[in-house]
Amino acid sequence: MTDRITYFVDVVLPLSIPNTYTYRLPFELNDQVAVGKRVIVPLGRAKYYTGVIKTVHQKIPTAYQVKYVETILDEQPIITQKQLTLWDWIASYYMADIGDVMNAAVPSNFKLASETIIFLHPSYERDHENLSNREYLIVEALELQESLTLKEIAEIIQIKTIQPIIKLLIEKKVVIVSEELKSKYNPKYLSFVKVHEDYNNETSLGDILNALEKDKRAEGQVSALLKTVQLTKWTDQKQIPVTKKQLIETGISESSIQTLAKKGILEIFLSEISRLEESDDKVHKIKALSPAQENAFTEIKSAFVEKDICLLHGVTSSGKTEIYVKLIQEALDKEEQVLFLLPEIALTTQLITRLKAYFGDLVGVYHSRFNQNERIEIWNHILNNSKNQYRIVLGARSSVFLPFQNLGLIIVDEEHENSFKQYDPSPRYNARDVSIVLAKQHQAKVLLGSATPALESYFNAKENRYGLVELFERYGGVQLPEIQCADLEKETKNRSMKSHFSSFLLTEMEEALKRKEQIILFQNRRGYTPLWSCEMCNWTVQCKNCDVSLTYHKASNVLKCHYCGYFVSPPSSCGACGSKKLKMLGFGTEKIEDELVMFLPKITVQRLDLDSTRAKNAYQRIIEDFENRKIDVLIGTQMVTKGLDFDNVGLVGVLSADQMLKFPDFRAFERSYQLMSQVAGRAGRKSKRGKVIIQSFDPNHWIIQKVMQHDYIGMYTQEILERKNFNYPPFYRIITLQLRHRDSNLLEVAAAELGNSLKVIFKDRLLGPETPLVGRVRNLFLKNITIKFERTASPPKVKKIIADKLNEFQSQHDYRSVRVVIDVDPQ
DNA sequence: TTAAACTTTTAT
DNA sequence: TAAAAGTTTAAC
Repeated sequence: MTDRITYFVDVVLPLSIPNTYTYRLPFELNDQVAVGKRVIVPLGRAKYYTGVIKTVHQKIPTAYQVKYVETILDEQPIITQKQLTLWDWIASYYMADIGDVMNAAVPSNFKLASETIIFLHPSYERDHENLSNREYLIVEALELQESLTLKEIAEIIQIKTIQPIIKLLIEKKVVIVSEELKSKYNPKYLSFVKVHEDYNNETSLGDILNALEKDKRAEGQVSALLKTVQLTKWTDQKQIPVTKKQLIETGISESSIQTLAKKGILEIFLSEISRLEESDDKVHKIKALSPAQENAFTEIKSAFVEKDICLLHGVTSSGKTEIYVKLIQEALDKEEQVLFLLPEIALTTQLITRLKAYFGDLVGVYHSRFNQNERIEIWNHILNNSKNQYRIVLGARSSVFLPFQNLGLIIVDEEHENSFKQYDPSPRYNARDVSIVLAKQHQAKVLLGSATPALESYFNAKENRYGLVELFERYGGVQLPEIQCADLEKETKNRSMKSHFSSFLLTEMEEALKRKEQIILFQNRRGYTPLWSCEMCNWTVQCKNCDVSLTYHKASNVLKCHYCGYFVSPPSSCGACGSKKLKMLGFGTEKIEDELVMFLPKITVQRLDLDSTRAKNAYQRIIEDFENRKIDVLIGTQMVTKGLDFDNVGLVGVLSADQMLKFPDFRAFERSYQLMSQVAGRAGRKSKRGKVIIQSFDPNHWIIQKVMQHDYIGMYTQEILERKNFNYPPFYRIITLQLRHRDSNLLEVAAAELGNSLKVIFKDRLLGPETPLVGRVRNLFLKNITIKFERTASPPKVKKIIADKLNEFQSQHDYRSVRVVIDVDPQ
């Protein structure tokens, strides 16, 4: 019998385990089995998990007793073979477990897991006699609530190790447990109302209305029926029924609808609806390109003839979006899907609106602020290659994991942004780089766009690996902003500084305000966080779990740790010398806001940073207020540099360039250039040239000079030499290993040992082990080992060596508890 | 992720 | 000295 073949499946489980697990398929599932379908499988003593079938085979495992697949969840695969191949690539390239990749890739509502539920034993008689206090508490709760989860019980009895207690209760036959599996995806339903088919023609309707009108009491029914007919829309023979809610909103009563339904005239039915918002179908015509844009467009197209990747380097406001739009349109015409990647925070802005104006419902937005059910709906549309919806996905980094069927084009906007790289949790992948692999799978093209490309990308373009198209002019011929530097050293000597503002900046601000122009102030958070410090001995309040000083948050009046969330209220005296003289050191956006109101009264100031945008829609509201000129000065962190276009910003101020430039990282100069150029790009009105002022103690710093000259290529040329001389990317690749342990002595020894064993092979390509800037986080001490190796070396070989050495290291009993976090291509 | 096995800390 | 908390390891 052919259906008696014994199949085994290798299953990816959403856990941090290095490999797939093999299960046996029960015969009755033989005809359902397929790669990419989800299965429920047992794991451990009692748990069930959702996994994804990666391979189907007939090889009997011998090293262990195989368990059986419990069920197959899907009728059709929900993960494509291409996706599984991509997962494998990510797992091996970024040295991550495939389960971690699955966790990043699959919306959590696709992942069901069993949960232990505790019930009272059916035959339990309420004799509380031989119960301990805690047991009594549990029983009492169960008498009120029927069932409890383990977590709830831990809450009730205020203890973390509840397992032994439950075990005892089971033995005493007081409770029973069961494993429950819940499907988390709930389709959204809505009640609709329509006229019953039998009456849905003019004659019958007329008859009914006549009949109803004879009855005075049926007035409500008459209007209900009329409204239903009136509100039902028709498009090409298809009727779009009214929702019950709509009807009731027009003043129709629930009871008239119900009565009509009882009479069989109206029909009420539930229908699954999409959660995805439908935009108004105002599809705009695509704007004609300017000659410069047109030129760039043709260049990109001809680059794509020979190359799969092209870098579009276009200065801020050069009109890259219109070029994207035209490329997207071409891909759509070929019935291809398009992926448009953006940094997370740029996603909340104007670009979505702009693309939706052109493409309407063809655009689907996918990012972390979306709830899980919405994500599943987008997933399914893309998987099914729906013809009229979601042909374009606008998304943050995780959208590289969507189940594309026929991907033709990937656009990575602001490709230099480091937020394309995920750090926590593993997999530590860079969506820009993954998108290149994804494109290769689909034979799709990739367009990387930026005003300040990552050095790596520009290098690749210069080396002819990518096509390169450059736009040096702003759209409409507006000039790039005039950038000047305020010399803080001079102003300090002249005593013309007002707190952190130079007189130069303040004067320019006053003038801009007089001209009714708006202002953006940029302030890099790092190094500027407000600290409480003792005037006598410089003592600051430290976090108890991390090696950092706590920073002051005015709104909540607490000192807070940015690493672990620990907070305390501000002390009244110094913890070291007891002095009562504590002062505020450094300044945050909050302080600048306060000072500004003092220096320039009668203006409206708004902060745009993580704190001020925590509330739902706060970000959107601030941006709108600024657009509508309700705000004169916007003070922000990196957020103000991303994806925003305003047309009345006359002046941009960078409060301190030095903090960025001094940051101890080989990318500090590149980043400073990018940040300053990007904020500077916010300056300039529709037709008028904008102005930028950079405050610095070192105005002659070559990076500041390059920013002032708008000279990206000059910056690139000089910086790339440094990279070459000091063996940094793009000439070398970097892999860092971070060791973590709560015992600093053990960590020291362990790091030295691992360092030595790797040093034998990597020689001077290995740096460290060294203590990072913040040497302890969440009570774990940290040590970093950095490995830099030639681009010409084989990354898989290098990774194999590292993995082997690491295995050897962790198999030593003393070091097993040392956590090692690997970061490939760290940002 | 979970749970059992094992180790260390804490409270009485 | 037992109970609780904390760690480690294996799961197919």
